Amino acid sequence: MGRAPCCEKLGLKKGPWTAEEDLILITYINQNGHGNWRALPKRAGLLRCGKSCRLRWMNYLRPDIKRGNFTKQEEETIIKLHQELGNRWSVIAARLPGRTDNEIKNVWNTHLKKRIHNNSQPKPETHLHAIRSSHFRQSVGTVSVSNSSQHSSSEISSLTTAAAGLDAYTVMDSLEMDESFWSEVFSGGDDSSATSDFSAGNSDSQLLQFSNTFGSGLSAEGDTDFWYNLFSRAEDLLDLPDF
DNA sequence: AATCAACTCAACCGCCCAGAG
DNA sequence: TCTCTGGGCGGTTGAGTTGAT
Repeated sequence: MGRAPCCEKLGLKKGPWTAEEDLILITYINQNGHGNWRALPKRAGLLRCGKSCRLRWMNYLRPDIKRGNFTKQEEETIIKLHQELGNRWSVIAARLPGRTDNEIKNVWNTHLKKRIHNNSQPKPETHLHAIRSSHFRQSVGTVSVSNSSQHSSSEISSLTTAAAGLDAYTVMDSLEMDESFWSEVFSGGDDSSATSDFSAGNSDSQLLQFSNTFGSGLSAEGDTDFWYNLFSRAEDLLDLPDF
């Protein structure tokens, strides 16, 4: 007997997540927790499969995710753990705080496997991530996080994503923000309004509030200023207590 | 400047497992 | 014990990006 699909496929959206969808998902989870993933999209007002929501949250939106380049130490850890455990990415990810199984899997498949296969040492600064990070610094300007102990996690490597809105979270995650930051993001500094019942019905105003808080709005055009403002604002919040 | 190939990584798919009834 | 359901995992895909020519 075939297994029933995880959710009703008809009418559900697929493909890349928009900034608005991200916002809806984050807001809902921050307010209610994820609970039942299958029921979450309906309750949150998202036209997505529960699995898709879970994946998006786990791999990208969770505040404790560390984004940016893998350090040499992390890469060595992955290689070592892979020798011991094989392709058990979730187990490996559990040993690398802030890294997701998907991310580790990608790094392994794109970099480490080849490196092992070629049995050669990586050349410093020839690493594609480093190249792209410097690309970003050149195009947007120097943006550094002084309290980051690991150089690679202070570098923003993925500002090339088509859906520009997604990278707000890249920036913010790299700053290891806590729930207080998210609360501020969603409330726009006014905690009287935004934490009330959130659904697709009022997501537009929430999104507007979100964008007004940080600058020029969530549009594909002129988003550099927006994300720069967002980044700057996030930097101001680094002193918040740990999540 | 245009084209093509290589690369990256977010997202999807399908299977497996554990727990509930 | 069996069936069903939801969560989680690993493999794979494909759109977007970058570098080479």
